Amino acid sequence: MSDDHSLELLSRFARLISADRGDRELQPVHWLALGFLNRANRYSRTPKGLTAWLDQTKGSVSQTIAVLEKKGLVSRHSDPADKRVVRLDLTAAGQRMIALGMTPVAEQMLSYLPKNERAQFIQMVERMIKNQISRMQGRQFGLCKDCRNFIRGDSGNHCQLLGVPLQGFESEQICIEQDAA
Amino acid sequence: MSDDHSLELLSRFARLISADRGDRELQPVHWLALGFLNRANRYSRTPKGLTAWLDQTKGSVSQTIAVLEKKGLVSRHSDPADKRVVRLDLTAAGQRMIALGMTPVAEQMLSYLPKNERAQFIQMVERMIKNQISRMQGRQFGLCKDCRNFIRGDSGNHCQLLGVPLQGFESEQICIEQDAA
DNA sequence: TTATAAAGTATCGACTCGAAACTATATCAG
DNA sequence: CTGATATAGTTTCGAGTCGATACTTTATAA
Repeated sequence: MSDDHSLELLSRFARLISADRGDRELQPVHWLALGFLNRANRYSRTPKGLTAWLDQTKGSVSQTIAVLEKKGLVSRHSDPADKRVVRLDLTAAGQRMIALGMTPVAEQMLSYLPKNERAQFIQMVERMIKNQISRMQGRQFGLCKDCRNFIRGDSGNHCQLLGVPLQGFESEQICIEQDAA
Repeated sequence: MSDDHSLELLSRFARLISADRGDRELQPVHWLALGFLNRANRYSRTPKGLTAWLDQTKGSVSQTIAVLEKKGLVSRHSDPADKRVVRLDLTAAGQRMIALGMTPVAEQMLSYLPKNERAQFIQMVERMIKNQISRMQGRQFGLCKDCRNFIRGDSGNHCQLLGVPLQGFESEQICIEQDAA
């Protein structure tokens, strides 16, 4: 038991951010989901990917997606290659929603730090998340380009794991298969 | 709109911590409430204090307290001086619960940082929280001893705002009236 | 070909939370 | 001193999240 009040501060901090409902048209978890769908690559934009990212059961994720679909922010398409999997995409409305600014509190929080500290802060956050995920034996996540399976080529990059070519912007996206180099 | 994925990381970090149910006998908000009651001074341990700390409506707080009372973790006493206010205290069972370790994930998260970084991290968190609270026009909170109304005396300290003497340990407690020096 | 695994969906109950209405006590203005 | 207003808290209600469980469909392995 630590005797200082670090834990209280951290818990309160987390609550302030994660209870944020933005414009309250959307629930916190929906903003998280939209954020993920906005930054994840096509292989990760599935209910399974969201399940890992949100740390919810697949049943809950299914409901989350249903809400977003009903609101017209996300579209679902069955994958022709594997008919079990559902591919998710932000609709134009979903993209507009994201662009409006998704998580006011999180954004404001960071804005209170001077720029150099902000980078340092996020770096620490990232380290903690990764440690925690590996402790929970979950998926690591990471940017495509930082993956062991990312092969940079003269005529374009490709993913060795999935054996597919990658477009330029894709190397900056989040991948749930990522295996840190 | 920031183009990096700081916001996703921060949101996810916050969610990991604040969705933590510990041993799942208690809800996240209950751990937060217990933590507050464990560290706040007697004048702050009221439904009102909790309302500010948890950033909930008073109605919700009332329910939160009811749950904790039913579980025998918190006791309620009407204040004789002002019969509108209810004083809250952790019961022995509540203290035991806290001592068992309240927020595994938050604790683990911090443990992934080397000691010196940890202090720095918490300092940044504190700065962000305070800025955010003042933006939301909420109460600032802070340690009793860091308050403008804290008067250190030879025969003991006292609070100028409330006009009461303070015991030694009280100067280290959280106060919702705190006015940073 | 059959068994098992994987990806999702549907349903149910427990729980949180905010809004609104309400009670009781305190304070303030004249 | 009295009526108006403010403050602290409770109650009730409805909307919504979420996990557990059972289920369906499609892939893969034996």
